[in-house]
Amino acid sequence: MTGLRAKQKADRNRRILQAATDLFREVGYDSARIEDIAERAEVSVGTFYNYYQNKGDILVAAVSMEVEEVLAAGKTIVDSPPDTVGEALTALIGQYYDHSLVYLSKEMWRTAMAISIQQPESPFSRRYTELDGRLCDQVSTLIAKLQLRGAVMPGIDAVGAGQMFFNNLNMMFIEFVKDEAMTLDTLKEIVGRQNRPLATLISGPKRQ
Amino acid sequence: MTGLRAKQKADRNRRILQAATDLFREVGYDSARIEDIAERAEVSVGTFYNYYQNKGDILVAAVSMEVEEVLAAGKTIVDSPPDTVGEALTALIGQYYDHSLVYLSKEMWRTAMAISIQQPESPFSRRYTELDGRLCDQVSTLIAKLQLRGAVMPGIDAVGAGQMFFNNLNMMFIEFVKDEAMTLDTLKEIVGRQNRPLATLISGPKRQ
DNA sequence: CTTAAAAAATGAACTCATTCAATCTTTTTC
DNA sequence: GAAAAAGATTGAATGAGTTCATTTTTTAAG
Repeated sequence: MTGLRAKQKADRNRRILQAATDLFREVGYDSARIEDIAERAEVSVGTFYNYYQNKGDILVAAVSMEVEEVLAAGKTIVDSPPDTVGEALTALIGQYYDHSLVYLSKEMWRTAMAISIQQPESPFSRRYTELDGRLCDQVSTLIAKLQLRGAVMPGIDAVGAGQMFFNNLNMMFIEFVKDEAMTLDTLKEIVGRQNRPLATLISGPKRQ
Repeated sequence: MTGLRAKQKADRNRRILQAATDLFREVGYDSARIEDIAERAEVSVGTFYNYYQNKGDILVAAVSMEVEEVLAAGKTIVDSPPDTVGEALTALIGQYYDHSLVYLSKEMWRTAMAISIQQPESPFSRRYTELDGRLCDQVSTLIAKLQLRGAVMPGIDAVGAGQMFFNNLNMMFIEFVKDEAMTLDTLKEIVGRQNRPLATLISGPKRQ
């Protein structure tokens, strides 16, 4: 009743995910063969496909874990943000970017993004999109919070502005992972410049 | 001397690109096999690979042609834009979006975008990125032009603001092609709302 | 015109992601 | 506790993209 079967299933699932994540980090996504992942997880190739629809799904699963952590880290900033829009955005976005390469390589990000675009109906792609939505909401929430505090002019559409900030930081993150040579500092600098007009203007005339 | 060889090469290249574009439209990207493309172009599979590094490259080549047309269409608007920032942006972005599905399906866009992210070093991916850059410049140019006219406040960073508008419209276009159910009208509506805060604020106090 | 060198075309062979019919394991039924 | 049903595992087979040694075609040299 307790489920030997359920236990085995959870265990296999964990082993497969761990094996895949390790291999991706070690040899990169493309060079990691399903056969190798299966062997390391001590299951057959067929079993791999009982747990994940395809090779990409398991990468997006790894990305999901990472984004969950980013969201948690972002929450601490949204809960008690700096006083100005510029500082608050810099803090939140910096948090996002700094966390992005802890577990995943640029190559893994590229692949995950590519999959989420190419197969939008797959379960894990839906999940990726959902996580993106939560990140976007977090930015909007930050703007709305600053608006309540008076750091953002009343009458501004906090949601629309937040979405714009998010879409911008997200698009620039794509540029970042596409360019192996680009550093995190460069990325932050560019996004900072792009955000400045909107960040300054929604703050109103009081503060610069 | 004139080059029988060069002539044949150009001819084969044209045939391959045409065959691929036709097939993609007829049966979709995934179902179009290299063997079929090669057969229709009257070359061998190996020859296909002498002209294009992989299956994705040829799709990005097709997309490139499309974007060139979009750029040309956008130029007419940038050359003589409407008076206000809001109207000008709506016109330019509407032009972009309306043109996007004339030759390419959402599926083809998804695949092309996925490739350009996943294999950023391939020649045609570089080309795609370059075209994106030119589109971005076009938006910045529009803002700069309006600024000269006095429709945008002096002191605003036209390039930064333009990049933000572009990144936003580009990101939302990705959302659009990911969702088969989303219509062009819905897309325009959402982007309009997102752009409004920045568009209104950079216009200055004179006009709303 | 002949021959050597360079460039390009070719398609069979290879790699890997993915599938599926057969087999094995766990759970349920009586 | 034996037998049937349900649920999972398995790995050989499949199929499509890609490679590469060989052959063919074009150009350059003598």
